[in-house]
Amino acid sequence: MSRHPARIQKICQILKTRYPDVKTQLNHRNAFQLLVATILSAQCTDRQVNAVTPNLFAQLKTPEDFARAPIETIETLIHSTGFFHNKAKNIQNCARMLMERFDGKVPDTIDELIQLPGVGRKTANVVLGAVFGIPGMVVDTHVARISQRLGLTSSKDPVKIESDLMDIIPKSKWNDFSLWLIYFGRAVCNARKPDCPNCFLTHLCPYPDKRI
DNA sequence: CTCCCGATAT
DNA sequence: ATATCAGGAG
Repeated sequence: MSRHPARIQKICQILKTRYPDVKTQLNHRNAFQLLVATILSAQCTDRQVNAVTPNLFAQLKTPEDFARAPIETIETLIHSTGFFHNKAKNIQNCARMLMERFDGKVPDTIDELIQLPGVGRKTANVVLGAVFGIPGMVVDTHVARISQRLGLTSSKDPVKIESDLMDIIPKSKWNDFSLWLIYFGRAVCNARKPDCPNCFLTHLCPYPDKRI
């Protein structure tokens, strides 16, 4: 179980008070759109993703549309999110696999989701939580960094961090916890210049005024 | 481990 | 100029 149950409980309580109504910031209308938007979000801000998805989903609506489209069309539509060659290819092959193996629908298990091109555990857990309400710990750059700073894990491996966090956070809070750290990471505990002097978790953090 | 890559903040 | 952004694949 938890090595610091009281401290972790306080951290969760404070985060919940600060961020009572968290949800994904990736704009979408359905499961497929969220899957595509999350693939696009790799090493890219949500803001940049939300800037391209309205036009992207106006041009290409269904997995069939993405499967048939010339790759250059997809590349152009997503260009500003970066890694556009890889992302376009992954999204198209993802759409094709959805049609061939999953009846054109987004699957609801992590084992199936991570089979899709461009979909790793982070993307899969985003979709599981937001679309299907299935508990999952989303370990992105924010969750990894802040978990290390708070001393909730000593690992740099996202898979190990995910496991460490699932061991110390109640399953019912996995989805919210990920989002709390992401909101917190953007607003306070950012990568380059964490605002420790004004941080509401400093008294519970073993590494105030330090960088990891 | 390296590569993929544009947009933004510092 | 450099670091970073809701990572994933080879």
